[in-house]
Amino acid sequence: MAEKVTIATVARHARVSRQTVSNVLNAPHIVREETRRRVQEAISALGYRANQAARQMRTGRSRLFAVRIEPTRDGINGSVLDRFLHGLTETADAAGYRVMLYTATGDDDEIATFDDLLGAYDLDGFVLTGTDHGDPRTVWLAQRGVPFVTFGRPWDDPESHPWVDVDGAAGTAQATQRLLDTGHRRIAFIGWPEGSGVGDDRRAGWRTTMAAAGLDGAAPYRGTQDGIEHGEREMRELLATDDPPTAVVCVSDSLALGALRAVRDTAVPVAVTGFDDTPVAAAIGLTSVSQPLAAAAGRCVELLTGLLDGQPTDPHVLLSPTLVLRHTA
Amino acid sequence: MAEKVTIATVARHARVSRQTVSNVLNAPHIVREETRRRVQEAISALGYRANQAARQMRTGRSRLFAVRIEPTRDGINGSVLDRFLHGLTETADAAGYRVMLYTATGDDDEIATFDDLLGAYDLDGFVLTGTDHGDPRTVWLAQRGVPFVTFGRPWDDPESHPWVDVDGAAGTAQATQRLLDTGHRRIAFIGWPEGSGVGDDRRAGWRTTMAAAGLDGAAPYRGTQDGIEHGEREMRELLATDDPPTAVVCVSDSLALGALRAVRDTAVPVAVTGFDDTPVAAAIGLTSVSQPLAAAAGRCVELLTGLLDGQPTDPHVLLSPTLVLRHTA
DNA sequence: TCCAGAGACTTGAACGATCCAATCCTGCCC
DNA sequence: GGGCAGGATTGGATCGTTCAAGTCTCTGGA
Repeated sequence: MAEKVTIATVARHARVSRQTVSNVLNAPHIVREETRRRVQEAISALGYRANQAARQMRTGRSRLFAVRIEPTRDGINGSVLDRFLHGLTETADAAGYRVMLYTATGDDDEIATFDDLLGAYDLDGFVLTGTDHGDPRTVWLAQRGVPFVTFGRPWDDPESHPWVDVDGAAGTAQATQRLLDTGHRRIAFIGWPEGSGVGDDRRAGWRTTMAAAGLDGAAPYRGTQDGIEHGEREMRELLATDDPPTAVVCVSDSLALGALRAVRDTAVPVAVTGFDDTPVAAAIGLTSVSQPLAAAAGRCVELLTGLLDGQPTDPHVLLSPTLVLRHTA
Repeated sequence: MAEKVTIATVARHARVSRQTVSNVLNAPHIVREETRRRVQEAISALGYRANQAARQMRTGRSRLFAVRIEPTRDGINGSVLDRFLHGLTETADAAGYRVMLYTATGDDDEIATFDDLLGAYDLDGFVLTGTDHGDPRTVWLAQRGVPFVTFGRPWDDPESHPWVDVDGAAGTAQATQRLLDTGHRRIAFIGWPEGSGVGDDRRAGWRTTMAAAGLDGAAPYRGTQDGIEHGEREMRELLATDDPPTAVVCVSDSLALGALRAVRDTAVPVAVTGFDDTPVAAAIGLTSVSQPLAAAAGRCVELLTGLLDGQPTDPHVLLSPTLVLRHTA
């Protein structure tokens, strides 16, 4: 077993002081060219790697981000987080940071965890997902001056903190436009109950597109909880009306899947679109709006590292989703 | 902003020395009852939290595990990792450990990352997923005495290192038995090509169950790559044979989903079972074998902490899956 | 010739915890 | 009351790094 290689080992090997080695690593410009080269050679010859714990103790920075991993509520949405996490880890790595996971059962519990992580690990920042109106977590973090980025806009006040989000309205607008282009006129929307930021945004995309086409009157809306059964029930009720829709835009793949079940044996085929492009959508051929998750994760890391290094970057990023056409629309 | 609370602050507040505070935390039994209480009170009054970096520098242990997060290959399997990760984070937390993520593009890259993580962060251990025959990663780690556990058996030599796994053969046996119980006699298996540990194991469960029922001759097997299209093609070919099966056990949900497509409009309904109980299976009502992922994650953490604390625990854990009945079988 | 000043590198101290060895109690026995 | 054993408590050293304040060398101008 090789003994430990510290900065002192490297210093001896390159015949300089510890501090010079440190400078080569952290402030290369103040070291003379030739010395720098000699130190670099010693570093790679010995396989030296700076000890994070020691560095952290002195600088107070850990080069560590934390992200919450959620308990895969409904199963369908889980994979969104999965893909986001992968992107996050990859980009953070490239920027010299690592990602740490934590769980929490509610907002208060999560805040307690923040405290824990900051106290024990000197965490550099947090990436929060799924924020909603009046989120106590962002308030807590902001009060303490802890750097964080949310994946998801703060719906109350877009200026309140840095965020990255995907333009949900643009996504449903694309889906609606596609349906209009393929000849549909009566296009329904199955969404969540009013009041959720994300849900209202996605509904708005459909509503404005329909209005722009002068089809305000042919746009029935249904609000319900997420879930396959709920989607199926709402769609059945829509079909039972006097003037049933020939197409439906859904706020999630779960609801879309339910809607698909309801229209399985209608006389005239009914077009259906979903949202999130989950594996389920891919598997059953459901046309769905796809979020650029890897890109979103990358921008989150960019914002966070920007905050930490004091570099001013535009703190509000809105990305455009794309419509993935399959055979349901 | 509150100033930093260190072990010295607590010591002053409780009128004892630093060492006594440290003993209260790390060896409570050697401190007098009353003193211990006084220190504990000071700790919670001040909101003290031991600085991990300082502790780590002295002890050489980071209380950190690393897990690789994979790029969601086929999309369907992604959620398995997702659920596993959540369980891992939760159990590790309870044991006083944290989970760190990393990515890698191949085995060599992953080994380089091990080196990095060990050098810079003094990682305490690794949890590896998806090992296969002759895995270079386990060899590398074992040679250096780095603690690790794999989720998945080492198929070459089950004794070579600690592992947790789910009994795939038992899973497919359950599925096969269910089909036999519901009256099927000619039951096919769509699996992966021979040679993969996991695939061979799952096939064995079906084969032995069929043999035990004296139905060796009514058990056609097909090996193919994973993927929906492949499942569909294999199933079509099976249906086109002289004596087509009335039921099929599949090695994965992807293949099962393909098989389902092929049997959508057969005269006699054909029963289908999958493996992994992915969200896709739940969504479309596919009967599937479900792995106890949270339990598996928990056992992984148990094994790893056991290794670190020098506590001898049985290093080989085989868990039983359960068959989730839905309406395809 | 001498000194100011800049540049390149070195030295001592500190971060916050734990380990180690020495010291201080306390109660007990003679 | 003195001696002693045993456990509780104390101070100092240490982990590997970076910060702050040095030292040394060289150049150029008076």
